[in-house]
Amino acid sequence: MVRRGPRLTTMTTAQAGDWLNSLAGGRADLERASTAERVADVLRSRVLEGDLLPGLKLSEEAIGGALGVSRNTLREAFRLLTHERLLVHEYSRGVFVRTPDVADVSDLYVARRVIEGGALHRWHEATDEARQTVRDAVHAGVDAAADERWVDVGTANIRFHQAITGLAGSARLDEQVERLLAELRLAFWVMGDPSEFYRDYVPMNRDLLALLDADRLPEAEEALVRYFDVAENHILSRLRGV
Amino acid sequence: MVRRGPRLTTMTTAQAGDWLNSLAGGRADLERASTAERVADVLRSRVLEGDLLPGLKLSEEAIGGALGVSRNTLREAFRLLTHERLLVHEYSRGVFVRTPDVADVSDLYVARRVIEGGALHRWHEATDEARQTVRDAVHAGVDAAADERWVDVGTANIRFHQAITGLAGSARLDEQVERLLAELRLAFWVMGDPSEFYRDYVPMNRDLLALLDADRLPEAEEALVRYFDVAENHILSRLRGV
DNA sequence: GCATATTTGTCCGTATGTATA
DNA sequence: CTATACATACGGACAAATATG
Repeated sequence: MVRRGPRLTTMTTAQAGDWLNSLAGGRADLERASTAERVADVLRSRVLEGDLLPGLKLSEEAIGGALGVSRNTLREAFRLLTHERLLVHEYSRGVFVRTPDVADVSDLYVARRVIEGGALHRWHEATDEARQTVRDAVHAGVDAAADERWVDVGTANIRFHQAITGLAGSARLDEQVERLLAELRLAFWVMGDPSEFYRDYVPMNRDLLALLDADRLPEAEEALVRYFDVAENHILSRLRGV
Repeated sequence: MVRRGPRLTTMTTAQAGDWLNSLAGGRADLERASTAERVADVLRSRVLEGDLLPGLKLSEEAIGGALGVSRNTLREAFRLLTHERLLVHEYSRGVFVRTPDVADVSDLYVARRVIEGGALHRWHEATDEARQTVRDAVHAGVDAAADERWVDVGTANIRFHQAITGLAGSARLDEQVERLLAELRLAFWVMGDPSEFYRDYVPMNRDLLALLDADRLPEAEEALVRYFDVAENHILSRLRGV
């Protein structure tokens, strides 16, 4: 229950622990995550933020040395992220940041259509809280777009789709969509700067919400289908074009 | 590319390798899976077949010794299965076969309603092949029920729901549903012998297929919803009752 | 409540196999 | 083809946490 003070086992171990604890943010004391999971958290952020671009090879020795953890621990972290499809593991060649291709993006959008569509279908069965979360995300996007804060627009768009998934009220579904969206962020880094990418979707989200609040669920579902068609084509054309 | 003859490194290593290769079936030469993945395959089967029941603690030393792999490799396998929610990892206490509770089962059924419902909704967009797979699964269940082969009835029911998911044509969705169904099998072992559990669902699946082939998709979707309600209550009552 | 035994968490060294320059 | 670099996997070590008597 502790893991509080510095563990004075050996120099290297103690230093590595401190360094990792600082990276884990302020929640170090509350975290019971293993070293491997904290390493995975660090690497996941680096990949999703675009610091580690698709195709990059992650050398066990280099990364392990930089993070001050042993290769065994690092391999556990690699395995976690490979399972999340953020890294690929080539036998005897090492691990690389995944490079999603056209087929991956199409598959991701099929999965999103099914899950988010199925979740939206439960709009009337959802809790008031879950419905309000959808509204909040849409409004956050509209406000951010008005101020041309494009990063926030992107964040709000992701929150919007997570909120739609949240209508179903299943933790597993939420997690699965989070994975799908994380994988999609990889595809964004393949095609370059995604800063203004989400701009066109703000009015679509707003219109979709208006349909929901007007109690026109079937039309809202059609609007969601249209959104996916537009977004998928948008990404695919840029993936193929560049 | 080889991994053919016995590796004469040390006695224990060579024996362990052979033992695991034999367990991998005849595909040993074609398989590029790591040792950890093969160990995970073995343990996954044991858990899903009910040889390792929920709540059981998996000792690193005991399992590692029995399978002839090192603790490090075994821990990688544990990590994989924990990610699949088949095992739980309690810090400094070890890994255990997961014991799904009532909340887990409810969550699983919400997720299944969304995903399978969303996939069924795409019946008309699916390929002929995917639709035929659904029909085949239903017929296999009907035949098995006629012969009172209850294990086969259960297998066919699972195949039926995987086939419905397959209508969407997304590999990611297929994998996610496979995970959900595997987790559900854990719940079955909590409540005891699942041999005749699926019997009542055979006519429901048959009726659902009849609606699909009669081009009455909305009614088929309602039938699927009813199936989930019945099945969830069936499991939950037995989970609570025992 | 305490002392001890067991088990886990983490790291390191090393032998072997594989891919690539 | 050889040499080099690196991944795979094992075994051992020790601290920390937990379980046991």
